[in-house]
Parts: sequence; C-alpha cells; structure tokens
Amino acid sequence: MPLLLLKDLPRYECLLKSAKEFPDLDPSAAEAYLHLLRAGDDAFGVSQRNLDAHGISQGRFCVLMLLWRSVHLSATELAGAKPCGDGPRTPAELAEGANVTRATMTGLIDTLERDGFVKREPDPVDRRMLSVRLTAKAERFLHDFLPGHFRTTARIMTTLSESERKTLVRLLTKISTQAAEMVGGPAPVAAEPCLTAF
Amino acid sequence: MPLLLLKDLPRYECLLKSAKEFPDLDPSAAEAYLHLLRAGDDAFGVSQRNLDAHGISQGRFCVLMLLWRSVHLSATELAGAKPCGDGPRTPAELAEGANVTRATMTGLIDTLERDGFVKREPDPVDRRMLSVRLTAKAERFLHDFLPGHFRTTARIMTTLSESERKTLVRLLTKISTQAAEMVGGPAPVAAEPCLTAF
DNA sequence: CAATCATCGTTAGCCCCCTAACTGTTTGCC
DNA sequence: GGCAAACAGTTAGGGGGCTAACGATGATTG
Repeated sequence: MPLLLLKDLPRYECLLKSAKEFPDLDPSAAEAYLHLLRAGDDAFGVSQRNLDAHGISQGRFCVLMLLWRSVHLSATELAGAKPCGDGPRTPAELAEGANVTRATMTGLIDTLERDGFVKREPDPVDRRMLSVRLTAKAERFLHDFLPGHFRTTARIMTTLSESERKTLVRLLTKISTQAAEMVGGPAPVAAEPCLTAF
Repeated sequence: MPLLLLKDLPRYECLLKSAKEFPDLDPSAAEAYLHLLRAGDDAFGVSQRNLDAHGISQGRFCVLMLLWRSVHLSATELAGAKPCGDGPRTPAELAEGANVTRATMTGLIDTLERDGFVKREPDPVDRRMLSVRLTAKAERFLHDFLPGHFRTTARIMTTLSESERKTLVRLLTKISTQAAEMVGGPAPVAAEPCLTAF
C-alpha cells in the first residue's frame, strides 16, 4: 500500500509493442521490474493489514524490533559472539538501523512514547544523547503480536517450495546488489548484520 | 525509499536461532519475505532517483502514464483489438487504475494541473464528472523522460539472464496470487489489463 | 584556552497517502 | 412527479516520509 503503482500490469505483448516505439525498453527487464514492485507491494500489504489491526505502523514496528533485538539478543546469544550492540540505543542509531532520517525518528519516538511503548532517558555521560528504552507494555505487545506476524509472512510464502525460496532469494540478492551499485557505493553487502528476526 | 525497513537483513543463522523462541517463525519464508521487500525497495529507490531528478513523484508519473496510454494506444493499436479505453479519463477511473482513493487522485491532479501537465475539463453529458487531459508539455516531458527511465529499469535487471527473469516473474506471480487470496477476493488475475508500458 | 568543526535531537514546512464527511448530480422506484 | 439511494469530486484532518535549519553539547586543534 505504500507504493503507488499501476493496478494491472501490462501484458507481455503490450511491452513488446511498446518496445517498437521505445528502443530503450527491454521487455523482459520491464516485466521483471514491474512484477518485483507489484509482488513486494502485495506482500507488504498483507502484513500491513496485520499491523493496522493492532494500531501499529510499519515504521513504529521497525523501531520496536530494533529495540527488542538489543534487549533479547544478550539473552539468546551464546557465549561466543560479541555483544553486538546490546543495551538501549540512541535515536541516531535507530534512524541508521531503520534507514530513515533522524528527523523522522524523532517523530516515530514521539508517537511511541505518547502511546507508552517507549521511554526517553538522558544519557549520563554525553548530554547531547538520549537512550530509548522499551516499556513493559511494548514487550507484552511484541510477545502477543509476533507469532501472528510470523504466521502471516510464512503463509505468504506457502506457495513456494524450499528450493524455489532459495532461488528467489538468490535472484533478489542479485537485484539488490546491482541496485546498490547503481545508487552509489559498491554495495554494503557484508555490513555485519547480526540481527534477530524480522 | 517509501518503505521503512531494516537496513541490514538478518542472517539466516539468526533466523534459525529466533525460530527456537518463536515456533511460528519459518526461517526460509521469513528470509524470502524480507529479501522481497528489500529488493523491491532497492529497485524502486533507483528509479525514484530518476523521477526526483525530474521533479516528478511516482504518483504523478503513474497518472501521466495512465493518461498517456489512452492517447497513444489508439495510434499504436492495430485494427483488431477493442479501443481499450481510449480518450480522456475521469479522476475516478484514474484512481482505480493507479490503485489509490479518489481523494488522493484529487490531490495528484491538483499539483499536476498547477504544474501545467494536465487540464480538467467538464463532461458535457454528466455534470458530476470531469475529463482529465494531458497537455502538450506533458507529452514533451514523457517523450524526453521515458527512454532514460526504461534504460534505468533495464540496467537494474542486467544481472539476470533471460531465463532467470522468467523464473523470477513466475515466482513473484505466485506470491502476488497468494497475497491476493489472503487479502480477500480470489485474485483478480485475468482482469483484462491491456496496458502499454510503464 | 579559544575558535572551529562535528554531532545530537528537534523544529518547521513540504509531499503523498489515507479515512470520513460534505456538496452536487443522476438514477431508480414508488 | 418526487424522494431516497448511488455516485462524482472535493475538503478537512491525520500519519508518515523528506530536507533544511536551528540550539546545545562535545571534540579538535591552533
């Protein structure tokens, strides 16, 4: 739903026809591109219904997951791995992780705090910074919400076999890499992910 | 860019680990879901840069393509096929085609008209309706813009071979169909598309 | 030490999307 | 004919993105 896109995709013959008028139009590439956006939008729309039903937006959910991970990672983490950024996080770190601007993060934290999911706390050493913490209410919410969310995303992929999923991920990764290359830097591929689910 | 999403996707091992805590989490499904959203967002982001550089948003572009198609289809169309909705279109039809509400379409048409890309004209027979028409300026814009846009989308798919593209489209179509089934009606698959390129 | 520069969080203003309600017009059914 | 229902487009208000700029604090460096 976030993406404004043609409702019905062009048929392949129409693309072929248009390619006569526009030599730059590569029919199979255009078809793949349009189906990618359409499928992503469709899949996102399904899980968004879930979020809407619980009165939480995708952006706010993303912040909650980021914070939840820093709480629960230490618990789940086995001895070996480095702490991997546990403890509370600053708005700037959250913005980085959620891929939005700091200004946007301010707004998200505002509404999350207003609804009691999150608390701002001053940083004792650097007075420029804040720490953002999950409240007990948020932990309860996630505990109730996540299983259904996971079931929904699992159902979306029901139609694909295990090997089809592997193939899909491989092709999509190629596309992401190519896109990252086109947009600028040579793809931050091995950027030390270390995230828990979602 | 429209989608707020974790910047770095979880590694597969992390998903496996989280699946121990959440039995409903299907690791391969979650992986496919996240990569789908990420790749769609990345691909969209690339072409959005193109649009931004020309001061046009995705929504406005979509409206222009819808109108452009109704103008150019008759010209390109061979004798056989039915007119397929040629001529100007009403805001309600545009909203339907672009998959947004009529209220949203009002806003899009407002700014397009303000910038001289489009003109509203009263319908002579039904005074509730309007006809929206492309101006010459818009035709010129599309003529200049589309080749570059097509080259961009073609480049995104450069890394995929012809058979990989077919495979991708097949898998994505499965996902869209499944999503449509989950959201409600049994998928408007054969909905008489008949669109030219976008 | 002081001036400069970088960084943090916030604010202000814009665009685009949504829902809900409103005005005006046509249609349909007594 | 007249009145209710359906429909077209708009408006009002909200959420969630963005950029650009700001005050406050910290780091750097002459």
